Amino acid sequence: MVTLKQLAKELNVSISTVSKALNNSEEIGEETVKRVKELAALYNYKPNKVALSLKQNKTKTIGVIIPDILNHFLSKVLFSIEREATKHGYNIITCISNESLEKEKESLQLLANGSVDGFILSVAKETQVKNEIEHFKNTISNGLPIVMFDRVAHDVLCDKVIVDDFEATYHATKRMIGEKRNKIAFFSDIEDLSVGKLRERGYKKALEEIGNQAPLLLHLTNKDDPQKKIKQFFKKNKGIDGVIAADSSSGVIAINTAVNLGLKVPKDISVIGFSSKAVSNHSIPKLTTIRQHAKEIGASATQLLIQRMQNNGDEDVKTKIVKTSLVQTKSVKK
Amino acid sequence: MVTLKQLAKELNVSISTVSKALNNSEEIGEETVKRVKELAALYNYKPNKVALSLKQNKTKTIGVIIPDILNHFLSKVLFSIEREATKHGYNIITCISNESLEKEKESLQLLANGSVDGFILSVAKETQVKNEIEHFKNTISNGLPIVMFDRVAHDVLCDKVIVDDFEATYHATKRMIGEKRNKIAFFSDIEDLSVGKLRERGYKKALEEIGNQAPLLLHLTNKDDPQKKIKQFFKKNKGIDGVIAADSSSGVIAINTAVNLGLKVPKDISVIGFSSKAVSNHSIPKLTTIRQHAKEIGASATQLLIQRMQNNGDEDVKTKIVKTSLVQTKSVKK
DNA sequence: GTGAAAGCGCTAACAG
DNA sequence: CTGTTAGCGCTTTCAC
Repeated sequence: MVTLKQLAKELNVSISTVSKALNNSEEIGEETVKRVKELAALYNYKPNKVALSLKQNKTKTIGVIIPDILNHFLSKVLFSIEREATKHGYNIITCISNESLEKEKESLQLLANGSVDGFILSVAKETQVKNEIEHFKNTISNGLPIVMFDRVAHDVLCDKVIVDDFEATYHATKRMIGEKRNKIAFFSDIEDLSVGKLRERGYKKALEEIGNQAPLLLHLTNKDDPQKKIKQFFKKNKGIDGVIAADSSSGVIAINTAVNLGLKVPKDISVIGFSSKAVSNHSIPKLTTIRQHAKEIGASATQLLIQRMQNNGDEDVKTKIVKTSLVQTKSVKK
Repeated sequence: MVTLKQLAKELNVSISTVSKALNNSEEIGEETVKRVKELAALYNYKPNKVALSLKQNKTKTIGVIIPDILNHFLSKVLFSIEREATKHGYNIITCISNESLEKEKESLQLLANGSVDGFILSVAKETQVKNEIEHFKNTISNGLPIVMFDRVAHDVLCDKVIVDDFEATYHATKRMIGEKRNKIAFFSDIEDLSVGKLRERGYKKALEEIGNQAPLLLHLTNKDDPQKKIKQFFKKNKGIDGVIAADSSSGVIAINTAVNLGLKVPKDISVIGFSSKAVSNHSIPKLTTIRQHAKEIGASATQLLIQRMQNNGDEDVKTKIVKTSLVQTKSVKK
């Protein structure tokens, strides 16, 4: 990489002249500016990012900590963060906590050494289960702002972007009740997560309101064979005529299993899940899905963080709620 | 963030003494080392990463450029790169080219200003279609090594990690021929990619060898409704008794569609696809899959890059082939 | 108009 | 054993 020094030497001018010329300072003579710029272009000069960061005490880099990159929703948010960040001239350093508290702490620690100007993160499962928040608080009091999305730690004072999970399943369940479904089940492999709990609560609330249906829950773990579990569940609980799926996979598996068992969808059973468009194609009929608008979530989180960094953090914390929407297919009745 | 300067001041010693003490230099007195370390621990001192990078002229950061983060395989590789990098004390800066040549060039440019010590990337679709490689060559001649994985530009001299795509579909097709399948189709939504072409070639080669089956291709685009297209294809081409799917979705859709049309799997038709474990659950029976060992690919790529960076790049370029393996389920005959 | 010098935080060669 | 100094690449204030 070419440096100012080298350019200066070759042009027989001082380093500061070159610097100023390249930064369009009014101080430098037209002719000199031209000579400097030409040589810089020739050598494809780029100001060294590291030196700039050191000088200006900011890196224009955002640390992003994601619990699970294989989760379609989370990686979609990551995509959107990257896009928005790039748009504003920021890079992102990605760490994957893999749902582990330890790794989350490490990542936070590791990047809090001047590598990044702030963080966007979604809280790891283990962190939520153990309800640890010290590491977040420390980071913030160290001057590094955090924006949390989706899975948030409510007791940490920072900007947040969340989904209306409760409302989403509440309305989905109500919708099925409106279809005169009498035995609506709830499938979830995320019962430990804050969002999983909210979704379950929305479902339960809707059932409570009508009063004549007991909740019917199936909790899956990632050790289970989901097809097997779901099939067993259908067999054990005869007459299920509705399924709300809190995660991205069990909705399509529910439809496929129902069909396999000879049920007609949506005549005999309705299914709604939290999947993406791609996954909704994995059943016939396609799965009716609750869309979380990952794109908007990522963009909002990024904007909130950049705003806060530019205002030196003195601002009230905000929580933005991104509303879900229901994309209806033939897996529910009209 | 605390700096050496502040510690030095508070301890009434020089900056270099503090630095040496913290770096366990033999030069410094036991007592001083202790005092310094205690204060450093108290203030949670961390050497400023940016200053270190500037001083040592390396950032311990790897730039990763991924064409599509929603692609399960690619994000799995990303996961594995992050893991391996972290293990060796490297961070990763992620850019998503979104299959665009322009964005790929930009990312390369943007990070070639001292932000990273090298790159790991998979080539964008547009880049492969237009067969552009100048930007890669420039980067490398600028002293920044590149390791390519999966989708590689063969004409660029650099380390590569690839999958035996040709072999994989060749053997999968042969396997179906062994099942006495007489009308084996090939589904793909990645015909433009180098790997898509190789997979198609493997399929065709196997058919050629037996000589009595013409290739039967269905090319999907992301504008298509894959369910509709596949259903139409089945109806138009009666008697399809085998499907090889080159992408991650069309395999499960093929099974679901076949079942929907009244076929028995695997009695009437066999299906093999390039999916992940999670997606293979989205059909009944589960999809037989060709696994690409994303984990190993990411780890190998990272190791190759780190090795090259440590040897200052003077080494012959290597190409590592990671063999796929077939995970067999009931979507094919025993 | 141009250049010298200081300083961002750190390491390391050299001096004492 | 400890301190001084230079320098990584850059911006910016202040002299000339």
